[in-house]
Amino acid sequence: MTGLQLDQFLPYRLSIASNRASAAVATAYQALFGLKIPEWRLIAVIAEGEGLTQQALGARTQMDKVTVSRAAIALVERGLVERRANPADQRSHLLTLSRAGRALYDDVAPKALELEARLFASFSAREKADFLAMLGRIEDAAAALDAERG
Amino acid sequence: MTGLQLDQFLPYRLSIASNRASAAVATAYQALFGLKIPEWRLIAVIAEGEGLTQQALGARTQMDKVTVSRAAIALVERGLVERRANPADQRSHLLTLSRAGRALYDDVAPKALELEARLFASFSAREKADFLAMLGRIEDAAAALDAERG
DNA sequence: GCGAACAAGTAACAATTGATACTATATCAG
DNA sequence: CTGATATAGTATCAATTGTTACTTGTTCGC
Repeated sequence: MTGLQLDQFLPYRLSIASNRASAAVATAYQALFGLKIPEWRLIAVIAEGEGLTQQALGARTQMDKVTVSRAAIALVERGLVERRANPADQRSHLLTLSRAGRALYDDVAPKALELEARLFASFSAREKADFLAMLGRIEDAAAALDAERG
Repeated sequence: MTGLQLDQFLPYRLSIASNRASAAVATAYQALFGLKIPEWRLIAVIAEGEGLTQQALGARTQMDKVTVSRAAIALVERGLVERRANPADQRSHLLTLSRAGRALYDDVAPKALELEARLFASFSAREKADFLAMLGRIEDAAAALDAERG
């Protein structure tokens, strides 16, 4: 008896909860709008600040540049996002929402908030804020572990 | 302005935190013991209750039976886990830790707890308990959403 | 200006994970 | 019993995501 019970083990439980929540969210976006999570994230960030490069989007969404690239290509192909030349740098482009993309965003955003509300229905505002703060602390600690490499 | 800020959006933040924590944990197990997460989970559960079927292990670890199968095969090949016939059912086998598997577990468990301690170093015991409980509520809510299918 | 080092983005590849199909054994109705 | 249905486990296949390599354009020392 070592005191290690898997379902008391926080990294394990964090993973389970996150996987289930992600699956629920991903299924909903896919069914309602045909969007994958990376695509939805790009739309959300572009909607907040138009004219970003993929590089900036990657930093903002914490996604790999490859993932951003794939999502951007899919969104451009669907006509939801447009690319303009970046006058400051010919290697990159500035991404903006098309009219259709903006319309989709206006549909998606409320649904996203509703989904969040249902996942966290039992949480008070205070608990939600605490939970967010705790997640931030975990992110920081994990980054510190990464940084030290062992 | 819709009130949807990505980094205030709980499912997103949950996913980021979980991914980072999982990456840190997975890297450590791989480097220290050559174990992947599913393999480590099986060892942990078998150590607590010897003589389980893969079916039982799947239920206990929340992993797909395919994932369990792969992990079990890898562990048997490495000589960490042994299969005995199940007298009650010829289709399944009972998995137990070999001497080497037990020895490895005795090494891994303290490291796992240490890793958890570092990820949650800034958490009080009270906060950890609250956090665990919140994760449980999220799991339940996600399962409920799944169940209703929309 | 010119060549070396560097950054944006994409493509080609590899690793992980889940979904489906299959095999062997069990169970159960009649 | 015997055939229909279900379950344990594995193999095969598809989808997702990260890694590495490459192309094009930029920057900077000289």
